[in-house]
Amino acid sequence: MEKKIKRERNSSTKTEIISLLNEKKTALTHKDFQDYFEKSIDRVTIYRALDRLVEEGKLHRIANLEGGIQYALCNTCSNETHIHNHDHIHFSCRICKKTICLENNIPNLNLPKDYIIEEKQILISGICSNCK
Amino acid sequence: MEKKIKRERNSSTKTEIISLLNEKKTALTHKDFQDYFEKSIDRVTIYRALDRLVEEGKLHRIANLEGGIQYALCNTCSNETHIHNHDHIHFSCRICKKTICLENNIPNLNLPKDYIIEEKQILISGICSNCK
DNA sequence: TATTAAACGCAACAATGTTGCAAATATATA
DNA sequence: TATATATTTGCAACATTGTTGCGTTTAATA
Repeated sequence: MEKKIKRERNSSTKTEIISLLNEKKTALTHKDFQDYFEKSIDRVTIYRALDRLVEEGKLHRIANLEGGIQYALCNTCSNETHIHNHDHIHFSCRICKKTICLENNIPNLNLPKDYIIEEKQILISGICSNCK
Repeated sequence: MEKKIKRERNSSTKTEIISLLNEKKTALTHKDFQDYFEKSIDRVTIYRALDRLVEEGKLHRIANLEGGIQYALCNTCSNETHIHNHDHIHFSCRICKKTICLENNIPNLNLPKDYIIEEKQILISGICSNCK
């Protein structure tokens, strides 16, 4: 399984995705993007652009308990290596459904020594300060 | 929004789901159950039985980054209140795709005071001791 | 054993995600 | 600036996953 080397390129879809995420300040699902871009960008194009942005280390994926994926900006990741190192915590509000990145770092979890740890995800759910 | 009171009942589907989980000792997806039960249990019946088992506090749901849900036995949850209190960590192996519950408790995360915390999920991914 | 409500299978539907291909576009370089 | 090349795009078709309605079967209880 050789890694296909692809030269990344600017595209209007990627630009629009990033600027929407900057504006909304929350993680968004594919459906959120689809609803927002309506007829202007094709469904398939959004899927592919999101995949590319994750590969390029510009977005990361957050799994939610509804069986969906949310996409959030990578601010703390290494863009050079394209390895996602998200040493922070996600919070998802049950009321407004918004998911945000908290700045808290992940504490030492004291995991078994015989496992190789590659990624840690922490998702806290509850009610955010706006919805209390 | 009134809670519909449903008297829970034994059923062969629920029994088979629980015993398969006990046997496999890993969390399983709907597709895993579907493949295993093949023609013997209907797809829809599996969906509904899994939902009921979660409601009854016998299973809990784990979100994975492929956008899927895995179901795992609740050993530490309160079966009386049906409130899921999973103060433990899930580990998902990138090679064998198995997800297990580690016994480690979740340490204090030092979260913002103005958020109401209802649930904490920690998913560690990497390589398990068998696949090294 | 009869009654009642939960669980079931089936069919149809809805939502979500994937693949192939021809056309359009961005970038490197001639 | 013009040309070559590979990426990105839209469309159509397909595949997978999840949901709803309904008549029948089954488990629990009187």
